Amino acid sequence: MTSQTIRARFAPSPTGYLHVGGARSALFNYLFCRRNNGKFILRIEDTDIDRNIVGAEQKILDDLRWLGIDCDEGPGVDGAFGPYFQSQRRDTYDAACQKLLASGDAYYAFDTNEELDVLRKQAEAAKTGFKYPRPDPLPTAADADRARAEGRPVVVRFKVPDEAITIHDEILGDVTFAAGELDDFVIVKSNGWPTYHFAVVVDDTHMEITHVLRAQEHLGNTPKHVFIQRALGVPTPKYAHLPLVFNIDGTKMSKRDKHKAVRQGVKDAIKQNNMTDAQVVELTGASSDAVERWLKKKADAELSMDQVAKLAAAAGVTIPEIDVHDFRVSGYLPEALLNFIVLIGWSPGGDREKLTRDEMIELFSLDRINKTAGRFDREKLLAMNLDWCSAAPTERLVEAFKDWATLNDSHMAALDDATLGRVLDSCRGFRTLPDVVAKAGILFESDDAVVFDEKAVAKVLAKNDGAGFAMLESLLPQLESLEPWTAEAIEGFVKNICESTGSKMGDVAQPIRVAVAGRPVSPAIGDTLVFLGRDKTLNRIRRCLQQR
RNA sequence: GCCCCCAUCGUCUAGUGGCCUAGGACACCGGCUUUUCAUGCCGGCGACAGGGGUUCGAGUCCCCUUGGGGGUGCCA
Repeated sequence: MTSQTIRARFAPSPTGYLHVGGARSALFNYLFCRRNNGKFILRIEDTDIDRNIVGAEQKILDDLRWLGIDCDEGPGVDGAFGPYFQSQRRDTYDAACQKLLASGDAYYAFDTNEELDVLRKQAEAAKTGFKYPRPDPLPTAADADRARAEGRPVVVRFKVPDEAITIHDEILGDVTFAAGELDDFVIVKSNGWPTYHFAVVVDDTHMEITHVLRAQEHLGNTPKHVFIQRALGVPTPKYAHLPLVFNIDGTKMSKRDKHKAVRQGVKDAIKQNNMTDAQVVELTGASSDAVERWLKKKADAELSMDQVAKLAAAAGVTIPEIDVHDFRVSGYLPEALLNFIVLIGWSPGGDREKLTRDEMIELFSLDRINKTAGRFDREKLLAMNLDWCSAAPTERLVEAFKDWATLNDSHMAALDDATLGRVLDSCRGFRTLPDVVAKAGILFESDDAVVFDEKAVAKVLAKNDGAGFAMLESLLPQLESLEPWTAEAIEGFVKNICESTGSKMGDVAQPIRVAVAGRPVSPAIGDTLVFLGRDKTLNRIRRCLQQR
C-alpha cells in the first residue's frame, strides 16, 4: 500500500436514483472511513455510455447529501486522484489495457454477440457451463486490425490464469475458487470502453483504495479483479462483501418492483371490472400494443414512471418505495432511514438500536457486519420514523416538513415557520410527514374544500334527532363572542359546556370537529379552531348546519 | 448444469463453548390512558432448519442433508 490512510469508495453508476441498497453500501463505506480517519471517495461509474441517464449523478449526489453522507473526494469535491468520473479516465484504462496486451495477459477477440449467444445456448442445452473457448494461437494486433476492417466487433479479453485463487474477505473469511472456474472475460468492449471489472481495478489502484466494501453479489467477481491486479502488478485492497438487502418477501429489491406492484394492481382491477384495457390505454396515452406488452410480458420499459404513477392512482395501488428519493417523497426523515438501513446487516451489539449518524461512526466496525442477507421491513421503518419524528425538536420537524411539502407541491408549504411549528407539534404522534397533512391540512384550505364525511355526519351530528346539530347551533353565538381566541380558552370553553350540560368532551368536541374539518379527525379541538381562526370556524359551522 | 455465500422468533437482531428455562425492537394479540385520529403505558404469543459428530458441557466448533440467495453479460 503506497498510502497508510484508509481510503474507501462508493461507486454508483448513473442509471437512476440512488437505491436503498446502494445507500447502505455508501453508508457502510462512509462510516468505515469516518471511524478510522480515512478518506471516503465517490466515483461515478459511467462506462456504459448507453445506459447512463443524464442528470442521474446529480440526483444520486442529492440523495446522499439528504442522508448526510458527504465525501472527501468526488464530483464537485476536488482531490488529488480525480477525475472522479470514469468517462473522463479513458486514457488510464487504455494504458492499462496496452500493458496487459503487451505482457500477454490479455488478447483480442472478434466474436459477434450472435455467435456468443449460440455458444451459450449450446452450453445450456448440454447442461454444462459456458466458458469462452480461448483461441490457439492467440489473435495478434494485426488480426484485430483485419477483423475491424471486416466490420467485426473487436474486444479485449483477459487471459485468466489456470490456477485456484483464495480471496480473503474481511466479513466472510477465506473463499476459494478452484482453477478453471473462470473463463476469459471481456475487459474492453468493442466501443473501446472498459467493462466494470477492468475499470474498477484500474481506478481502485490509481485512487489508492485500501478497502473495498461492496454488496455480496460481487463476491464471485472478486477473483477476476484479483487476477487483473496480479497481472498488472498492483496491490490488492482488502475486501469486505456486505450482505444483501431483500424485500420483505425475500425477493431482491429492485426498481422493477414498482412496475410489478402496479401491474398486479391493474390486472386485479381489470379482473374485477373496475378498469378496462381501454382505460389503461387512455390513462397512459401509450399505444395499445405498448400497454399490452407492459401488462402481459413484463416489459417495464414500455411505460414511463409517470405513466405507471397514473395507473397506480387509478387502480388504487401504492407504488412501493425503492429509491432513497422515494422515501424522501413519502415523508421519512433521513435520520430515520439512515438508522433503519444501518441495522440491516450490522448492529452495534446489545440492545442498542436508535443511533444518530455520529453514534454510528463511533460504534462502527467491520467485524460486527453480519453474513446474512436482511429484509427490508417497511413496518419497522415506519415505527422508527415515528420515533425519530417524536424525538425531533420542532425546528427540525419544520425543516423536514418544508422539504417534504415543497417536493410534493403541498399547499402547506406556504405556511410560515411559526405556524408550521405549532401545527407539527399539535400533530405529534404521526408516522410520516404526510400524516400531518391528512390530519391538519384541511384547516389551511378554503372553507368550500370541506367535504362532509357521510358516516361522520350520521354518527356525530344527525344521531339522536340531530343532537350534534343542535349542539352546534347553541355553540355558535357563544363562539362568536369567545375571548380570547386561544387554544386554552377554547378548550376551557368546551369543558365548561360539558360541565354545564353533563356531557362528555367527545359530545361537544366531535360535532365541532366534523363541522370544521368534515371528518372526525383533526388536532386537539383548541388547536384546530386556533389554526382555523374565528371567522373560518364560524363560517364552517354555519356551512355545516346547512347539511341538516 | 457448474461455482460461491448464507441459516436464532413472521421481520431486524443480541448471543463469539458454561452468564441462555435464548435477550431487545418491529409486527401480531389482550388490557389501560385519551375530546377525535394517532401516540403513550402494561402484559402476552413467538426462534436456535434437520441429522450426525467434537466436548464434562453447543445456538455458539466440524461434517452431511435441506432450504434460501448470489454469480455464471461487450450491466454495474
